[in-house]
Amino acid sequence: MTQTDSPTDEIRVAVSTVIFSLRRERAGEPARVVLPLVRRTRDPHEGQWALPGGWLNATENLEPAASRTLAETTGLVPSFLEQLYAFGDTGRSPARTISIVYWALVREDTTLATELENVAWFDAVTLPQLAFDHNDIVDYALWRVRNKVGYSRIAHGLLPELFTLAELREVYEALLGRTLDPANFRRQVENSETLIPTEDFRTGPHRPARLYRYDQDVELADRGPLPHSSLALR
Amino acid sequence: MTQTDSPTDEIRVAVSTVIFSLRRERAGEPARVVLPLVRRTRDPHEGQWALPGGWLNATENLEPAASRTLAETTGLVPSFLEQLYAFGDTGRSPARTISIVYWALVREDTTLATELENVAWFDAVTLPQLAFDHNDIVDYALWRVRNKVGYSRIAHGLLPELFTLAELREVYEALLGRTLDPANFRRQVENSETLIPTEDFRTGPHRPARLYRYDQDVELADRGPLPHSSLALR
DNA sequence: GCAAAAGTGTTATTATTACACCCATGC
DNA sequence: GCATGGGTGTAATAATAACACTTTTGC
Repeated sequence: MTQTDSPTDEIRVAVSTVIFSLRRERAGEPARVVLPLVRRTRDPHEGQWALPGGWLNATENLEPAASRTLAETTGLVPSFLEQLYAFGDTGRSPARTISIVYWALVREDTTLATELENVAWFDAVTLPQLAFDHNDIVDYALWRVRNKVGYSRIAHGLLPELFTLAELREVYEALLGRTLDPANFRRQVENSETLIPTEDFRTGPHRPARLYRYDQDVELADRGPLPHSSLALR
Repeated sequence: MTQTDSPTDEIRVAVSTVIFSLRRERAGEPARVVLPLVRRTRDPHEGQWALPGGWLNATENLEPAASRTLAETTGLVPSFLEQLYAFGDTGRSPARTISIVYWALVREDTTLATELENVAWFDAVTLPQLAFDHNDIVDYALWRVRNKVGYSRIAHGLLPELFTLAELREVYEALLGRTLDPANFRRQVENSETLIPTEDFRTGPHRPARLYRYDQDVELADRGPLPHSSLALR
């Protein structure tokens, strides 16, 4: 008979994800940041909205677990996925739980699996009260994405393969919550050398706009923990 | 009789910490970044050096667990402690383990508990091969601290209460691994409005240098997940 | 006085910002 | 033509960087 320090409850490990996308009410209106939430059907905080997630399987890596649980609960496939933070304080939930939270982007055209009833999109900045500490987690994820859009190419995760500079700018404006000067924005991204101009144009009731694609060869200024190695810092 | 998805092994949760400090061989030499490592005395990677850490207790919050395990293994008390990343892929270790890794700073004058035999300081940039994926983790922590010193006040965690601008600059130089112009550095920190000049001076074989302290009222430009709330971003 | 580090001044370069203005299309 | 956004030019301002120079101490 073995004895451990914690004879009562085991520590359970969950994975959940803050998923951001953009939506616009009507064409011409500025896009807003939205995220899908799942209505809880069980005891702790039953009926409240919560981040999509699930339990980590014993043989499953963390990032695949995030992909799997967000697909199971929302039917979405993210274009970007990154770890946000590990929450694990006692008191977050009745049973001791470690939540490894990821954040993700999905492109504007994606939709929730239609058969899912307890899932809905919410405006990220005017959320109702969510289950657990999920309001704080969303706020932190919002801060992270706003910060990161300034030095990495995550806007890519919200755009189709080809896009105009105006469309790229609208992503920045939606995330940052303020308008940007089109002329200065153009020069900044042109100087960043991360975009490749194509010979295709988006037409409309105005001068055609050149379509761009992201340069796949450019190292993401981004940096996760394990894959990369060389440090720049000037 | 209950049945679960993972009948074989439970998922175990560990906490470990990358602890940075500064050391200089002799007075006058530039300081180097060093970190304490613990020699493993058990099966996986026995004999190799590894990050200090331990198992998470079922009733213990994450940050206190990091403080406790680093104190138990090294005797050190950090002046700064922040979560770095949660590592949890299968294959990191024979038994499935989630490692919540923190990173910490301790001031230059602190020493390891002398009775500990299997603990030693290592130069952070010329490490030997460590147990598990700990080399990668240290590299990531180094990247984080170098990045963060540029926009937050973590240098504080490596300095005593009062310090000269030259001492502050030496912290930056050690972390960034390059020299900084004293004149421009002075203006930058003066304009940042985070330092309070005192009327005390550090004497030596040269003009006395004014001692400064950090302004406690200034919000850390820093941002952890839960405590804060308002977003600046200009 | 001399060495050494503290501290100030000056200028060039670059990045940011604001905004005027021309361009090319659909209607 | 006219409206609409695409795209260029320009000038003011601010941040960065390089480096000369002065100040104040111990010896």
